[in-house]
Amino acid sequence: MGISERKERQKTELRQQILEASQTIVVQDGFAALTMRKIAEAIEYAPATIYLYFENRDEIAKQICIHGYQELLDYLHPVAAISDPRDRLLAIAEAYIRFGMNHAETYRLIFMADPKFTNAILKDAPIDDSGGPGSPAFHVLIKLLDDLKAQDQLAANADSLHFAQVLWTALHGIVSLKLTCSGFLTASAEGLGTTMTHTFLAGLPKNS
Amino acid sequence: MGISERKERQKTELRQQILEASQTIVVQDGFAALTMRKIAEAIEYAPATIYLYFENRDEIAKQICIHGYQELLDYLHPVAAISDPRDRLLAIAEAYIRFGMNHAETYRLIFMADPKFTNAILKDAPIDDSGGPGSPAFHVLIKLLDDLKAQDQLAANADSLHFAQVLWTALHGIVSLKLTCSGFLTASAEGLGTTMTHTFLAGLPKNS
DNA sequence: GTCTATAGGCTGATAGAC
DNA sequence: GTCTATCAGCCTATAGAC
Repeated sequence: MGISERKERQKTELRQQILEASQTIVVQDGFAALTMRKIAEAIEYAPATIYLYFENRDEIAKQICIHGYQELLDYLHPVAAISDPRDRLLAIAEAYIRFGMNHAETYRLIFMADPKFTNAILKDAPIDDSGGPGSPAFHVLIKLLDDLKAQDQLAANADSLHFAQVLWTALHGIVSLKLTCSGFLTASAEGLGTTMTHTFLAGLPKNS
Repeated sequence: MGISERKERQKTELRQQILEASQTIVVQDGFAALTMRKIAEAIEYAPATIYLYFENRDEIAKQICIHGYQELLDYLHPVAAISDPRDRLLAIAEAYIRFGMNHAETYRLIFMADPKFTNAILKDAPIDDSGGPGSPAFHVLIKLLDDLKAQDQLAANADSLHFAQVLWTALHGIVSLKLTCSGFLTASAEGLGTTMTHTFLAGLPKNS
């Protein structure tokens, strides 16, 4: 079995190489710049060879999305463990925004481009509060709202799912607008995030 | 002068026809589908003719952006006149979201695509609180925050510009995420908008 | 397994005839 | 002023040689 195992290993190695080259292209020049010819040039193979490892360009894009989503989870995982839900909210917002700004083109690909890639990641992850197999990243938000509720920071009869969605859109708005119109959002993404979370918790600051 | 005036008029008429055909294409099939050939087919002229009226494709796109931005102003103008700033906030949010959902592809082009188009609209409109020639749409938000401040809904020492940006990103987040991942935002855009504005004003709802 | 060569399509933009 | 014809380039994907 040694020979077929080696072949298998070599196969996955080139597959991995294709993915890494593709990710580099996306990160540097955006998704539109991801072409089979460029990938082929980067890995020093002929374009046709790529089709032995991936069905088409979309399959490569999908894999990059899945990988990027994993990276987002890596950003969220440490802060999701913070016990105080108020602190956790601030940390989650900071981490989400930091991911978006550090991985701009990946964020674009996952959350701002063709929904078919987003769907590829989330399609087995319907957003609900079932605690089931749904999108792990979104469950971090739902759990956050549930824990805020347990501390009377959110009304007991409020819909955690709904408020989690409001929070997600708010954070997404900061990242996406900053990525598209940074010249006209004079505030930093981090500053907007901090204000957003405080306002989310307590509303607009009042005269004291 | 009658002849040259007629010629001038005919020139602007075809120009207008090109723009209208282009807008139809963008609205129906998105910006990526806007090609010179398709425009030519729609107006029943040869592709080369378009270049007598517009320098290139980008100039056409820019004009569509400017027109779309005007439409956004048309949505905002009536509600910007509401005197009570709390009511006005709700109405502005509703109008902004309604514009985004009703003109999805235009919204994409202006706020979710290449920044160069966004810049074309806003470049003479630096976001500040000077009341100068800046972006009219954004001044609606700044004035709103100022008026909330005058009613003690916002602390006197708070930065209206900053909170206006937070509000903008929040509204943009709802529209843009709904346009990209509507399958995973189970709440309606309107519902998210209502919750967002209430939370913006008063924070998460508490047990009463 | 990898290559070359190419089919078959698209694009923006332009030169030059009429 | 408008056309035809075309340049020069891009793309995905595949057939068939090696």
